[in-house]
Amino acid sequence: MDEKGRNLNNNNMEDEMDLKRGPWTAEEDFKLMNYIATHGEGRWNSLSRCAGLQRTGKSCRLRWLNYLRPDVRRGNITLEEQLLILELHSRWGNRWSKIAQYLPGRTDNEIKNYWRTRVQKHAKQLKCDVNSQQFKDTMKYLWMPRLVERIQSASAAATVATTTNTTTTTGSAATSSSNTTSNNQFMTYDYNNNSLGQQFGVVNNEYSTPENSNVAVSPMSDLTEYYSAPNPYPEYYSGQVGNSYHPDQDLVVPQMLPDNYYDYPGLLDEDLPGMQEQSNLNWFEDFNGVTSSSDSLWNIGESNEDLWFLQTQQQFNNNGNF
DNA sequence: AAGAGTGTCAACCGCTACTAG
DNA sequence: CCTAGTAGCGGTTGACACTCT
Repeated sequence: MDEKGRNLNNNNMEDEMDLKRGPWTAEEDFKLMNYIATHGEGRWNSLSRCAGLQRTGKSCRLRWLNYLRPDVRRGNITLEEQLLILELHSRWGNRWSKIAQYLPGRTDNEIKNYWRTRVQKHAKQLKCDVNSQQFKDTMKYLWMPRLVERIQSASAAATVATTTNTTTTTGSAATSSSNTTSNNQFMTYDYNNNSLGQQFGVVNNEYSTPENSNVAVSPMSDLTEYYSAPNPYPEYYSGQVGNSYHPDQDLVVPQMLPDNYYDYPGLLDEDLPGMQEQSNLNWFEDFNGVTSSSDSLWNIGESNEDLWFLQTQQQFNNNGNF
């Protein structure tokens, strides 16, 4: 562990020498959580000192926001989230924190990482500048419809699986959701009417991304996962651990999950029951052979199609038509 | 089995904006 | 206004995990 002191603007040389860097230990996490549970967040520099942490205020803030907050959603980025990220990024560019506002529980850091490791990587494979119009068009006319299609497939397959499983009553994950009647019209993007070069995004349902986007996006695909997301310290949040745990304080309740959590203005207009039904779908599982991996969008096998699209797009740009 | 290569993501850095005194 | 403290953002790094040979 690197315990080298940092040169801060601020004052006390002794403190500076004690400042710690690198990965957080469980002990530090508990100190931070305990302190915030008692005193709330904010004023991070003094918080750090008062909590007895040899960390910068910045470091504490980051640790809390990106990792320890009870409402942080962990795990793979769902297909819907991918779609939303593509859509919002096409509109706002690298405004990660702004994009993150529309993906409840996701941090700007996580979205940024996703973009860099998946999207930029794929652009690189296609030898395409991620900021080019070409790349944006590929996203818009190829990848986003592809994502919508996969979301639909997964949803449809889930419905089939659900129907099947209700009659077989096994203990599978899909079966656990079998008492619901999943609506495979959950996302009803008018895919059949879409064609290359045509403005896509005509939607039949109420979903829209912020600012009246024309791309349909569902909310969290898996609320079950959301609520049971592998929190680093689940026992802590359920009040089982920690000498200084205060049952009267609200660590147990995710502070960012009010009743109208999903009534995000203009974004998540779906009714909660419908979403709760939908929540039982797990996009990462195979439903009757339909794989819905979060990575599937970027399958190498589809790079040829992408390349073809890019080349066609290039021709179009050069000639003014196809 | 082991080393190299690659991917992922937590954490850090530098910068800007905001605010209170 | 000016300054110091604080919060937040986006870019970057590095450690670790995983995969491939």
